[in-house]
Amino acid sequence: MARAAGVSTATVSRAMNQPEIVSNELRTRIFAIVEHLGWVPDGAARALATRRSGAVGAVFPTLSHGDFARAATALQRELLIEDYILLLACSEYDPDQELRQVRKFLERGVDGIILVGDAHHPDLPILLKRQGIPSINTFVYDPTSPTSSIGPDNRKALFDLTDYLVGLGHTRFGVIAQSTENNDRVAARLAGIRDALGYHGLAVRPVHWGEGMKLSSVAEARSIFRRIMQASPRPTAVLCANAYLAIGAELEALAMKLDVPGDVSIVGYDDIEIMTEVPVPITTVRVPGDEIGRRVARSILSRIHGRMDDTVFECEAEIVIRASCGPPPDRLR
Amino acid sequence: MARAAGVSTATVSRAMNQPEIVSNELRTRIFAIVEHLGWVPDGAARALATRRSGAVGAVFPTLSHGDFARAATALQRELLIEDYILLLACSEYDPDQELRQVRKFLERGVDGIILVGDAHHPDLPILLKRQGIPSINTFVYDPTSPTSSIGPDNRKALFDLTDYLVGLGHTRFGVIAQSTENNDRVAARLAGIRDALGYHGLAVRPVHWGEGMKLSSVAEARSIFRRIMQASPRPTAVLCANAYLAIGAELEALAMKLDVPGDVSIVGYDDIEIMTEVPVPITTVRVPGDEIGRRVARSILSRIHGRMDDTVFECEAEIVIRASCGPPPDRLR
DNA sequence: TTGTACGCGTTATCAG
DNA sequence: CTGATAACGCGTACAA
Repeated sequence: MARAAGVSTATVSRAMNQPEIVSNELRTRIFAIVEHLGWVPDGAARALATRRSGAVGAVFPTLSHGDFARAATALQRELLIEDYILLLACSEYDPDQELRQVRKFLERGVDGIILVGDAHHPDLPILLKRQGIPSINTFVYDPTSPTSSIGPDNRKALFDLTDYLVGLGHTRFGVIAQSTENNDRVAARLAGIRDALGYHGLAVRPVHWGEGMKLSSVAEARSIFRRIMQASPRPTAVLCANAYLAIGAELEALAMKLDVPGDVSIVGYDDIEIMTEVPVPITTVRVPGDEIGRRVARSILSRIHGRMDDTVFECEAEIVIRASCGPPPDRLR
Repeated sequence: MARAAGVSTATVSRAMNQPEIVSNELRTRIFAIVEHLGWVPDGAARALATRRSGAVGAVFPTLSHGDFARAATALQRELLIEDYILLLACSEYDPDQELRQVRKFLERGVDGIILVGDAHHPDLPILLKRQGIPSINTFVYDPTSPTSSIGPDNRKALFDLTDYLVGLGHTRFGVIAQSTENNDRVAARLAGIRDALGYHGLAVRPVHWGEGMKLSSVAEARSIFRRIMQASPRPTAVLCANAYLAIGAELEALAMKLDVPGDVSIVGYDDIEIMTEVPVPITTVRVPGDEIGRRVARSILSRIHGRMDDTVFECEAEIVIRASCGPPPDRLR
């Protein structure tokens, strides 16, 4: 207790929070003593008195995913500037677990909640509403949702990407995607593909459609790619719902002695370093994870501070054209 | 206030924490009311009264790294079982930032601290000692350190791996490593290489040594690999201090039309999925990130609960032999 | 400018 | 088994 050392009690509080309103002499003395016995204010007591914890909670489906990791890092860094701390948890793509984690966060008295995606456990919005805690859905963009969201428009991104491939002359498309169960982002991407093809009177044949994996795995992508390419006729372009699936598709294509993009064009989603380092750099959609993290931090903070910041921000999802795409082989025959 | 609703105050506390010691009637009534107005206990108040926050803090150098992400996930999951929560922060390989983050955690009243590595800011151990907070160094194994540590023996792992290559007949070695600045794990790996070679009267020539990058980047590894292989004579085996560096080395080797392992053997550290999916699967050291996370959780919890668990656990760092290694070409000439 | 005294929501300690 | 009541450590009007 720094109080015992000095000769005050509330003054210490003032010295720590508003040093300027304390006399020079006392301030220096207090600081000296604080330094001397390594005193740190008790956050719990402060939270109790202030009614604010200075923490925001984020529940991500996973951390083993470059974009989420980057977003978490940026988020944490940005929160730290305003002396807020990040509580991080993983739902492992399970809505029940997500709900439990959020509940834990609320017990911990977080001042705000960050979620990924638009689809949550039905009780979750109710819970948040009742507690009056601000929340933001990230990695999605949905102006129609009552919750504020910050992220790319997944549907539009793949709509545009698909449209680009159609423009190159492709008519037969393959799709490799992880399971859309509890993953509205991937579902939106697939919808984008369907919509873009439908617009041109095209559709993905069932035999060219590979879906159902829970996680994104290079190995699974390889086997699915191989299966899809055994169909006859085979697709001339394969759309992959994330980066590792695209890597797997290309590696398998090369192993099958197929030329990329001569025999088959390949595109992915998410821009991680290896996308440019594989033998044929892969066309993909770049999602600015850092930017999402930063914007989310600012938005949640301003809402915590009472400013009605109903941000629904659409992050640029830039299509990065690389060597893995070209006109279909049919055109050359 | 559930109190106003029912007719008690401390009984609510008991009903929540030890339901069995409360009469059936009251218990059900209390639960009903709690459910009805969606009441959640205030963590700050509880922490203040209990003198325990129910949180442990972890400061990792980065999250964009498979092993750390996995360890964090396992750690968090395991802590949750005992109703503890994980506070996660990134130091970005900066000791000052690490110290600041730890300080923040202590203000937040964490019950334990998890760090990565053995080398920290000089003030850090003092701070922890003074606060009497249990801490664990992870991803390292050092029985001589006063702090308990859980992880692989980085030095031994690369000693053994190097020894294996020597056993295959190699005598000229290349090394590709990120900067060892503030990264004692990598430093230990390099020491392992030096020691193993020295044991056989060998050493890495300066021109075969590529070091200095801050982060592990596939692209940088490629350029360093290319430079190293331009030396004459060139190495017949290249040791990479992490997975992405090894990936880069192999991709560049293949781009240079070198045969792996015919012309050059390549080994890495860390076993991520792509290590088996590149054209030539890469020999590496498998670090069980999940296991580290789990063990760390258990150890820190038992120390928080007062059990003197001075764990210094050495995790198995298994050498996974794959196709990227073989005898040196000299042997065949 | 500084000190006093109360409240924040729980848990722990005693009586009853 | 249950109800008062005193901490827990800090912020904060209010008084000095």
